[in-house]
Amino acid sequence: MADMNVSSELPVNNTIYINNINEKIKLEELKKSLNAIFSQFGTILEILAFKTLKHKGQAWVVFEDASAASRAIQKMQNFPFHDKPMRIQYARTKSDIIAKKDGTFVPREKKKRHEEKGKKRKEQHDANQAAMGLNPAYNGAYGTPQLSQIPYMAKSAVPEAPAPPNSILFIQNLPHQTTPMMLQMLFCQYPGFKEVRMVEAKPGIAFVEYENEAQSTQAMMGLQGFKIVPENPMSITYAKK
DNA sequence: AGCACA
Repeated sequence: MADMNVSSELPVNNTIYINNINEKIKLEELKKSLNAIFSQFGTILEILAFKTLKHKGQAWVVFEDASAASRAIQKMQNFPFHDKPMRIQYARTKSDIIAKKDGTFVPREKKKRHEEKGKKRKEQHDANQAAMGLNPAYNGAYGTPQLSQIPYMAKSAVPEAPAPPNSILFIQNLPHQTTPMMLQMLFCQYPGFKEVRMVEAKPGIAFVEYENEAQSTQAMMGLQGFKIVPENPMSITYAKK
């Protein structure tokens, strides 16, 4: 019987291949989410995802270092994302962007691959949109507006005055199956992370504490609106003290 | 289920 290395029969690679991804997620959002999830393990050079028949529900995340890919596989294997556990492996082949860096890139000729019976002009276009690489500068840009999956704010009139910035975040609109472990996996990537607290009696909410308010603010900006499941963009505010 | 990079 296979013993310790069950999940990876494949050789180490800079790129992880993810499948079992909920196919309803829009490509741009998927890529943002993957960046939010995986940039904690190291510099991401590119994230690729397509919506063609053959490739939907899958994505490739290219890391600058293979060690980051290994950590990502170990730490995020089966992470419940939009109701489905992510399945993560090393990619089978080297990504072009890596081959270009190490000088082994050979442009390929045979591109008959995804041939989908006409009518997929639009899909092709969308796939291209999504395939455009995150440039290296994009990575590490945790707190920037690029990561803000925001617009849930448009939903309803919450009359309360917001609490002033502080080191504790108040998370709302979590799906009921959310566990502290899941939240920790998301929030621990931001510096200063201390702990997650959930209240058994009140499903759907959580508190996440950082060492200071600058750090909690970075985490808020990075994960605002993040969806663990499609229907629940998380709402992050500062906790009332 | 399905391993790409026009």
